[in-house]
Amino acid sequence: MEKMKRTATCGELSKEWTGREVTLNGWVHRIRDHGGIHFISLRDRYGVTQIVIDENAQEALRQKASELKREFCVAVRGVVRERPAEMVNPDMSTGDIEVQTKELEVLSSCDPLPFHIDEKSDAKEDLRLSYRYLDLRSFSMQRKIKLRTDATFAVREYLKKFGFMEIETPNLIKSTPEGARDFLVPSRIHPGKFYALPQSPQLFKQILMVSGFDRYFQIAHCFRDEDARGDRQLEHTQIDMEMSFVSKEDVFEVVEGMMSHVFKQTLDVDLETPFPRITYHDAMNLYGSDKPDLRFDLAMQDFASFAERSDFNAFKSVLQDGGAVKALLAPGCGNYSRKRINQLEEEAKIYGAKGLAWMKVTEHGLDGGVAKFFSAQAQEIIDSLGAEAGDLILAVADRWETACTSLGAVRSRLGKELELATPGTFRFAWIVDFPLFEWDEEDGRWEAAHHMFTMPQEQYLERLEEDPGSVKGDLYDLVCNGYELASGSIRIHDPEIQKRIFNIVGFSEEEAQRRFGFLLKAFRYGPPPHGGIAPGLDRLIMIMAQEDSIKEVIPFPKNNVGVSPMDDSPSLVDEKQLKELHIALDLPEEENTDQ
RNA sequence: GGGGGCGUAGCGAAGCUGGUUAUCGCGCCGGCCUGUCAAGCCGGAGAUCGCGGGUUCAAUCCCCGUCGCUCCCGCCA
Repeated sequence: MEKMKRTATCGELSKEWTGREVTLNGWVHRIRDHGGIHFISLRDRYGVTQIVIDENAQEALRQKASELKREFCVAVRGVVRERPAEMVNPDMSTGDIEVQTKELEVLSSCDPLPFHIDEKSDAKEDLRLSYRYLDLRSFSMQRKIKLRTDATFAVREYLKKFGFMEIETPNLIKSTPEGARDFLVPSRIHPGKFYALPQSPQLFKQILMVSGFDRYFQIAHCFRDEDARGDRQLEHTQIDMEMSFVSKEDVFEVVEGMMSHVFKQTLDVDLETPFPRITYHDAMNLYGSDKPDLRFDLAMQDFASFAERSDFNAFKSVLQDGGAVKALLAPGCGNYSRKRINQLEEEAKIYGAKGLAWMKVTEHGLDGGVAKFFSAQAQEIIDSLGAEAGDLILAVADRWETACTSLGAVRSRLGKELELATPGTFRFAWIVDFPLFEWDEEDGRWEAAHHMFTMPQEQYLERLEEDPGSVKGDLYDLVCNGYELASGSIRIHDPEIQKRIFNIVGFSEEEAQRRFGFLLKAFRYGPPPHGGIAPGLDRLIMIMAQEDSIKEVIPFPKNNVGVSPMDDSPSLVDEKQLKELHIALDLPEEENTDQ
């Protein structure tokens, strides 16, 4: 290798190199064999350079060239020469030169490929994951991984500049079962006991605040044993942050600055700051989501006042039961077929709506669907919604939350169908004033909407116990283009308030001590007021790369059922390993023989 | 736990209301070819139509079951 070590990359050669001898190392991207002359596109992660072996080459070299196959790893020594004007390839950054080969060495050969390594692979995801090393060779994947390292670097650069310390926290920690299901790791030294992998470094970063590291961050791996989604993996990466002596505005400022820096450095995009703030209630009410896609407006409107004056009993009875009626104006969709409207209705039903009412706006008023129930108010409705002939009005009546989310799903779908979002745009917003507690129907109790260490907003402190449902927390999400990008809060540092929260969610003193005792103990030693946030790195990169699955920006992701097709994890382990851990399997019968 | 979609050659797809040698593009193999850059031209190999069962004279197609993947609901403090 010494002799054939590269002196240039496949992306950097240009006319200025003309006449110089270079050695290139890379992979055979394409071969164009004309019999008498061979062209080889040699690829490395910096680019592609055309290698020529022509009639002047020695027979042995020509023979060697004719034996090359795609994706052989090779070294080439040759002279850079300018291409004749008519041979220049303007689509290639190195298109005005080529390398005339003097020596060619095959460093390793390559089996026939399972799929094409092209700009964008056409193989199915599962196959790509099985051969992830090949998939990652494509320029499109290389670009995304590069974006990821660049963005991560920009994060570190920014936070370092503002005095944040990058501190590692352990991956083997105590299981604190609340929230997501923990991944457990058995302890060999302590039979019957388990570590958990962190769902986030939450408790440790708060303890770091007690320790006085008043600005902390970590690019942290987090593990949650829940079902995966396009934007959710068993294992993901957070930009975990925590700060002392701050209010939420301070957190917002840091994150806005950080996002601006990252987008500028990597995409050369200027973000507008400060990001808009939207209350949870408004987000739900207007967009039917706590993570609205704000690249388009298409806001929902309240339809209750029309519903209650109509003859439409389906709507009126919902209102009498304290529900809500929401309407959405779908511009230019008045020509939608019954089938298409049904598809929208199905979308709404997934989120619990019982139906989707519709009527078309015509030059003469409202028509079709439920229009006949609203004929007396037709003009008023048209004016109020700002409707025009050719539009479609859609409405859902249900519990407020169901009405909002189901019609919100219709809104999202219309946004996609009508291509309302301009590609390459990024619309950030802070969602604020989340309720602190949620009522758990199943267990019949209040539970923390975020986590139990979230500070209630000050004005609610007095009636915490009286009306938990009305209490808003010092809680915030950062959303972008319809994704939740970050979630955070100001934490409780007052043991008295903490006790009251535990009390409301039905946590006994003993239970709190057993689970979080170490944190509560630390909080007896002068904890500073503090708060933080944790932007999801995978989702951030996904949005920046304009992908719609985080699997596209994670080097080695799991598939949707938690399997890594490349290394075939999870897998069975040796009896001996289990024995050492004092673990006996108790599998359902059929799965015993499963591999 | 539930719903939608998909499974046909190495890859991506087509295959009508069931009908005889299952089609196309890419790749692969062989040949030709001195300027290509998604090279071209000629020839060739390659398919238990995911798997099991059923209906039928006949199943890639219809039915039942099952496995795998994918998107979503639930779940994800």
